[in-house]
Amino acid sequence: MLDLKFVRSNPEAVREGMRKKRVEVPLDELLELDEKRRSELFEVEQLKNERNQNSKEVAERKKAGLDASDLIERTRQISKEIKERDEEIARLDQRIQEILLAIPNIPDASVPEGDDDQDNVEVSKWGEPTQFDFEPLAHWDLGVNLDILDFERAVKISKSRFVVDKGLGARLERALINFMLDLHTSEHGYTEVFPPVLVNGDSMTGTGQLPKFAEDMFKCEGYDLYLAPTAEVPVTNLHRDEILDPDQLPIYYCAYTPCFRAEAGAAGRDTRGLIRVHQFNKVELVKFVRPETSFDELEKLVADAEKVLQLLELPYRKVLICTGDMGFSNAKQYDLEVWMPSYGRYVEISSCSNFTDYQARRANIRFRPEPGAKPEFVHTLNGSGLAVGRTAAAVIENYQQADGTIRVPKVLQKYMGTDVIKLDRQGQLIGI
RNA sequence: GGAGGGGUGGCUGAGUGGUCGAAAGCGCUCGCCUCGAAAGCGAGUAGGUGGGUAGUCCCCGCCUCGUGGGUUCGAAUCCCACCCUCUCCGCCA
Repeated sequence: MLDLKFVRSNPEAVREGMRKKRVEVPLDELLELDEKRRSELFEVEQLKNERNQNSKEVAERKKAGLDASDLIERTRQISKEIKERDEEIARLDQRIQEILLAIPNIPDASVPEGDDDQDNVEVSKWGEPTQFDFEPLAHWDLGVNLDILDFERAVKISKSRFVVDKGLGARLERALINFMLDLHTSEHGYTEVFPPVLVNGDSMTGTGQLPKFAEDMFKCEGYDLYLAPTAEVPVTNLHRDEILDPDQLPIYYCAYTPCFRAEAGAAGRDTRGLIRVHQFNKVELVKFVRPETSFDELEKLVADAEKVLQLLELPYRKVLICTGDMGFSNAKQYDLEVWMPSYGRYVEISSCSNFTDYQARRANIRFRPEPGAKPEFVHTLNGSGLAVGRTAAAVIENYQQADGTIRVPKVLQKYMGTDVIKLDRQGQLIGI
């Protein structure tokens, strides 16, 4: 969330940020409530001071063997009033928090202003869209033909928007996960973590999913536990309510987890294939850094994610997301989009963001710049490195051959144990 | 799931109704000492928040001893609920 003190002293900057992000927030109400809360607080604190002084005097009188009953009676009344006014302040606090939690992060000045994805800016492009001298198939057809993806049975055991990976399809998924983790841990300096994927409400609030986006995720009935929509949630919350040692910074984590999304508002969109499913795998990159370095760290993080696509030799482009299209908690966001032949366009495969101190304030993650200095909020960043299901789809489609088989990218061959995915004459997968 | 013990500052740990945001030790910071270092000596060292101020220095107040309620003039201390943790028993991949 934003710093209330910042909002108080820079309301116009906040208003401008909200306008750029194309959201409406009750800023005037917030400022009014804040003003009211502070004056109430001042008054009740004076009463508390009086109560505390009186209590001390009671102790002194009793010690001296004097009567204190008049003072006790008076203080009893003060305590009663304190209780009532504390309740009023608690109500104000609650409403202030509610509004504050619903205010998104302010976009960085370097972010282009725009309404939606039409206004995003292509920053760079790697490779060219794959050319075929035959009619290419979509991954949902190729995968079913090769018996490596099974959508029908997934519907039976769960519902629509689920998939079963089978044979070399399952192995491709596992190969991609291992390849990505190996790359980020051994080449890019990330520490691997394997966190819980059931996370509590505090964690969801810490990274900004709650309270505003409750309908986007799955909740466990009867528990304060949610299926994490991304490893960003458990991994960022690793350091919730901590004061980090500055020598630790920057901290780089990468994590493979399954991710779960309700896709409530996406009915009818991307209904086929692996692009939009309720459960998918992802390797996530998360950073905790000193504030002054966070925008440089974002560039490095994006480069780390790009490296995956380059090594897989998949054509992609890098897009700077405009103010109206970026995420709720982000100050700056790049998306990587991979060429997807079935869509005839580039499709998002990674989203990399600098959250500045927005998540750190919500999750109370700080560091002490110098011994004895006041703690400051760190900056947090994260990005997909990459979404595994969509990567598998991109591999299947971009590496398909005229005979319906799929070449295996060079870097995956040692993980796959084969250089091609195909069926033998009996319709069995071969090459394992 | 059952029985019992316990959650105090960066760490260890004392504190069972008032003078306790909290002894002592460790750690850390600064100073003295030293050619330098160690040892020793001295001082300092929780977080949040409101106000004095335009201010991260300073001054005053308020809140916080797992969390939330309650009793009381007054709660780290007493009562209730919940969370976490340790030991034993049961169950279990």
